[in-house]
Amino acid sequence: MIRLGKLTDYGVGLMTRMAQDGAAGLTNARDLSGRTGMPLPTVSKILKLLCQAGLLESRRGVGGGYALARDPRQITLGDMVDALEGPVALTECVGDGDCNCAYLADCGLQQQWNGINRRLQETLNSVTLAEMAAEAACPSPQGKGA
Amino acid sequence: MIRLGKLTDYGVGLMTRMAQDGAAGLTNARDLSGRTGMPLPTVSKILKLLCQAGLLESRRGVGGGYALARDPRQITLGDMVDALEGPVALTECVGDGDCNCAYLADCGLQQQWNGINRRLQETLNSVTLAEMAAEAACPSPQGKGA
DNA sequence: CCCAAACAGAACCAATTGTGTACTGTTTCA
DNA sequence: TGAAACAGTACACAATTGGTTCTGTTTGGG
Repeated sequence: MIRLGKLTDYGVGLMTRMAQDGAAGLTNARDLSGRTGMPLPTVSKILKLLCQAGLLESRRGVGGGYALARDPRQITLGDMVDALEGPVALTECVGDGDCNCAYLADCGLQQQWNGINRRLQETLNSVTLAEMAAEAACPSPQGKGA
Repeated sequence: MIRLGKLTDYGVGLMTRMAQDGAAGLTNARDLSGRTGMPLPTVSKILKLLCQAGLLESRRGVGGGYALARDPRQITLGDMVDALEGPVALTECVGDGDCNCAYLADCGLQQQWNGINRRLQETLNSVTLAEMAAEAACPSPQGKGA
């Protein structure tokens, strides 16, 4: 099915929301939880991961919260997926120098998988958070349906 | 992590092997199991799925087996992934006209997800089984390592 | 000085999914 | 008629993921 995890989906939604609010705004997890309907612990978990990846900056203590660490134009979908799912790796072959497939030892497909994997990464990196947020703000000039 | 299922990985390996054997060859599951080391039931399962998707043709009874249904140049990686994993759908938003996200109702990201999803599909469809098999045959002119 | 707000981190449980196996048909040929 | 081989279903086990809870740690205010 090649599906992203739900946390990733949610995370992108949260980031988009933050980008729309304005990059400078400091938002806390509870506020985002209230606005989106997601459970607070889940929001916390996601924001924490994004922060560890350097996409968000946090401020602790009373009045603290999270803010985008960079301009939305400098944050790509690939960055977010990477932060929430780990590095893209379509198969076990990808990445290392060795093909550790359980069967079909030395399957010979490593090069191809690596190439496909890289193209996938490029696709994800070519979309910025700013673009996501901008288009999301005006979904469709002719209505959201067809 | 964005990883393909193992069955998909195996399936592509099996198809590649069959393509290298020559498109006309009729191979049975037991033979492929023996040559690759995969358990027979697993091989059977994979071949069946590929057959149902129309990528392989089967012949039952004594002397039966599987053969590629089309020329390897007419079979894409996208076809195989589709057969073994179902349609590519990065998020729940993808595909339908409605955004059924649990939270962030009407997240507004549907268009973007659909676009990214399509580009991913195009990437997978741009690689043919013939290419996979050809390059796999001569892994690397300068040795497989670095 | 103490308390509350808010992030940080770890551990944990439940549920879903994926993997692999087994069993029972059904078709074909000798 | 029997054996070879695919077809279909069902199932058990394992791994991953999703989501929660609890316990720190930092910060600001009364």
